[in-house]
Amino acid sequence: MKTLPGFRDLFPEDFARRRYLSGLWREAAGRYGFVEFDGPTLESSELYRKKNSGGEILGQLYEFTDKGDRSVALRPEVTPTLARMVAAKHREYPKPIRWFNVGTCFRYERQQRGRLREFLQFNCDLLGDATPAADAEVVALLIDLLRSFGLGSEHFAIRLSDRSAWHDFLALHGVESACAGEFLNIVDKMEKMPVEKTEELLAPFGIPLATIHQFIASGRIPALDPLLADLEARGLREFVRPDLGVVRGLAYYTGVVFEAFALQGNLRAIAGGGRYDRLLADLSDGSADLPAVGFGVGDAVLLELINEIPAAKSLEEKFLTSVPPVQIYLVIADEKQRAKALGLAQQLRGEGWRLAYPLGPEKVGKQFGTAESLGASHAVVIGSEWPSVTVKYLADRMEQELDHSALAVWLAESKALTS
RNA sequence: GUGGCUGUAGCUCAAUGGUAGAGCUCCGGUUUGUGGUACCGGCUGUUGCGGGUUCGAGCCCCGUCAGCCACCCCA
Repeated sequence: MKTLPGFRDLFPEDFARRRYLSGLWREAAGRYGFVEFDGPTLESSELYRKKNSGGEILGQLYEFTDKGDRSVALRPEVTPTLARMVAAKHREYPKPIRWFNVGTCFRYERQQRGRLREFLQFNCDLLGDATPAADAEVVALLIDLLRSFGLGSEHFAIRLSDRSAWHDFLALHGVESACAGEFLNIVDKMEKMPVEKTEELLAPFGIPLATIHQFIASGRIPALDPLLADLEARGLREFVRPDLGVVRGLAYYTGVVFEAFALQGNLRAIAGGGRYDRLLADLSDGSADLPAVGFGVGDAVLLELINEIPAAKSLEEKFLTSVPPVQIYLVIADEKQRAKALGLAQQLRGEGWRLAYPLGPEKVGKQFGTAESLGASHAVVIGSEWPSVTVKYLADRMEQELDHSALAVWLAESKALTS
């Protein structure tokens, strides 16, 4: 039996990496005053099918009928859930609302490197503020987050755009705003389509391709000026690049949109997000009307990226070795003292130490080897000298004999020293 | 969903169509109270799965599943 395609078993070493990721996610969110929430993994599929929600994501929905004959779907993202939750109780929270989530999401699509069917996503959303200051706060959080993994401006950049710039552009050329969605879809894919094909698709709009290229090349997105000024003030300007070519696939984005991408290698977008000022109103049939901006980061791409960038990898390595499975290993040198060792083990565990010992008779040399491989910093030898025991610092092989009653205090002090 | 490449031990990989191997890992040992090195020994395979061609298939052919890559799109 193997896992289903796109799903993963998380062995302890994999789970340790996950702990590293989610730990930094939570810390970054915390620094910006965001609080954690979660919602159901399974939702009524109506949540995603309702107008304005998904777009292309609908084709990747894990959808089925449950035993109560309800049409349900595993969440492909958490934004609709968040929107529903906030819409339901937003009066109980002061604005702006800063919420984040670390949760599993599912998308039925062909798996590839950095893209799975089940993945962990970090989602950050700021609701109740429609100003560029809110956009900046969220973008800054994303930059900070990526930097905390050891990534710098030489490793990633954030492409910034604004759908309103395109709406203005269309208005200027006399295109009805109702057609904007279709038009943006073409722009989104323009980079990868043959020129003739693009021209053919653009024909109905009466705007020459050259004009569009000129517009993108101009790089002028006046709507982004306040956001850029804000980021400049934070010293984060170098991480962002205005780029009208970014439009993004999700249908609910209304203004600023952005995506973080790796500068080296051929990985996909690391993170993506934008402003969705109408989603709450749409999902609540107008009962709640809050502007919102947010982004999501997936674990699969980030893990790949860390593997590729030495600086990020060594930072991760440092974390992984800093939390070894055990701190103290009891070496039972004399089986007659096993009962004493058990008592000592429980006492030290009671003090909060992560501790292990051999479950049966084993040669002392082997026990030291085990202590080493488990990452213990100390070995405590219990033998015929009892009530004296020997504590040994595995790192420098220094050891010291002391009475077992003094051990707890000695260890506590050594902990203070090392940390 | 489309196309290309790949599939051999837990991992990395060998094996002109002729009896499936190595390194690493893991486990045990090097005579019994001190450690990542060294030495010795041991375990593991329906060669992804199912058909076909052949005296004989890990190798050739077909199918299928899975993985990788490129599209599509996204985290």
